[in-house]
Amino acid sequence: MAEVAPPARDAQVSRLLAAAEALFYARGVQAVGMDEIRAGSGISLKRIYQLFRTKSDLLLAVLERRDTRWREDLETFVDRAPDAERVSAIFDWLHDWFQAPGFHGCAWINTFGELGGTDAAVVESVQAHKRAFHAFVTRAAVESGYPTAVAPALCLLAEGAIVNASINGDPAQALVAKEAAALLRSRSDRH
Amino acid sequence: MAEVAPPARDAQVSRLLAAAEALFYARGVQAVGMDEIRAGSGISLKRIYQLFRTKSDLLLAVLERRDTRWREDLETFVDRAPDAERVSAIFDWLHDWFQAPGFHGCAWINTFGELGGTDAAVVESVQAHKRAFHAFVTRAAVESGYPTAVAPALCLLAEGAIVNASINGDPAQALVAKEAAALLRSRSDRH
DNA sequence: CAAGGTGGAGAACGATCGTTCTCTACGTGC
DNA sequence: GCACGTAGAGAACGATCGTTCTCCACCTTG
Repeated sequence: MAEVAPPARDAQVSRLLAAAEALFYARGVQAVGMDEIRAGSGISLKRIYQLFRTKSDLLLAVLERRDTRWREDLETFVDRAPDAERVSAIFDWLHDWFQAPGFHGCAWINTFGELGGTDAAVVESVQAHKRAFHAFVTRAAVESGYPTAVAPALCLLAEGAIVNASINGDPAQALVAKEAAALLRSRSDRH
Repeated sequence: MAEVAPPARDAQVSRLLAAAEALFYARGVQAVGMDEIRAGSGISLKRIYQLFRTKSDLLLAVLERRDTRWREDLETFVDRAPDAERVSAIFDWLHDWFQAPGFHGCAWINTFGELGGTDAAVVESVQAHKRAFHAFVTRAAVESGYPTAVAPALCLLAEGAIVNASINGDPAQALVAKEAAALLRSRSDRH
């Protein structure tokens, strides 16, 4: 018997996911070998395969953990802003994120690009993240006084900013999106 | 001597690039083996490696060929529209593209997601494509009577539409972008 | 101490992949 | 006919990778 105490197990899972996330995000999934994840996390291969059945399972757990953290960070930041400025706050947060060291685009878009054609579970995970993100943008849009009908366009601006910022290495794409969003609001104000 | 006649060589290169493009686009670069490209193109491995030094070189040629064709198709379509409707025409063209069988997102965004962290030549190729695409959007914006300052926002809408359409499988994202673009124009008119 | 379960280090396995090589056949120029 | 360069088919090579296995040290419980 003598099962490992759950807290110790959780700490190992956490270290493992953190190391795998950093490696996957920086270089892609297929470019990172399990042995590198072992070296980065300090968890032996044997233990890794006790915690996750396959590399693919590990990847899904990494995506889920990142989704939780990423959206918590975003929502915490945005919810501190007054209602009317919440959409602006989203783009301010993106602007900060684009400037963070090691920024390399959207982990879900990247993973979708790499494995979207072959791994159905990855596709579902990416879709779930985008659904949740867009739902939050829509909520913020309503709180900021946008008509609901404009929310999808704000999502486009956000996704476009993420893509362009990572490909061009240009954080200011967030400000372009922010200004366009403001234009969309003042226009729809008149109705 | 007896070198292969250039026309024959060109035909082989063309078949090779077409087969590689279809496979890479559908399933990703790393998921496709060189032997599959051989089977798909009917060109022997030996000949493939005479035409391209490495798989990476082949990929770059595929991206370049696709860039030329993709932008030619877009520009041909858009330039048929009256000046004032060229931006709308861009989104109409995207809408058609999103509905084409086998649509799987932007080949450059996908490749960037897969190899952007490890292959500098790929990054450069993707950046070049996006630069050219955004330059065309800017030209169309000016022709359509948008102030130049709004053009970057139109690029965001286009990129966002491509990303969302591929992840959600929702071609209508192009229409969302088209409407938002129209709003941006009517709003910026007042300045 | 004894027994047994647990985990670490790393070798081993089996598969796959990019790339090259071998062998053979064919067409061309002298 | 003969030498030569070329190409096709596919085996072979060397590396890498995901996954499992071996061996041993350690800890716990009685």
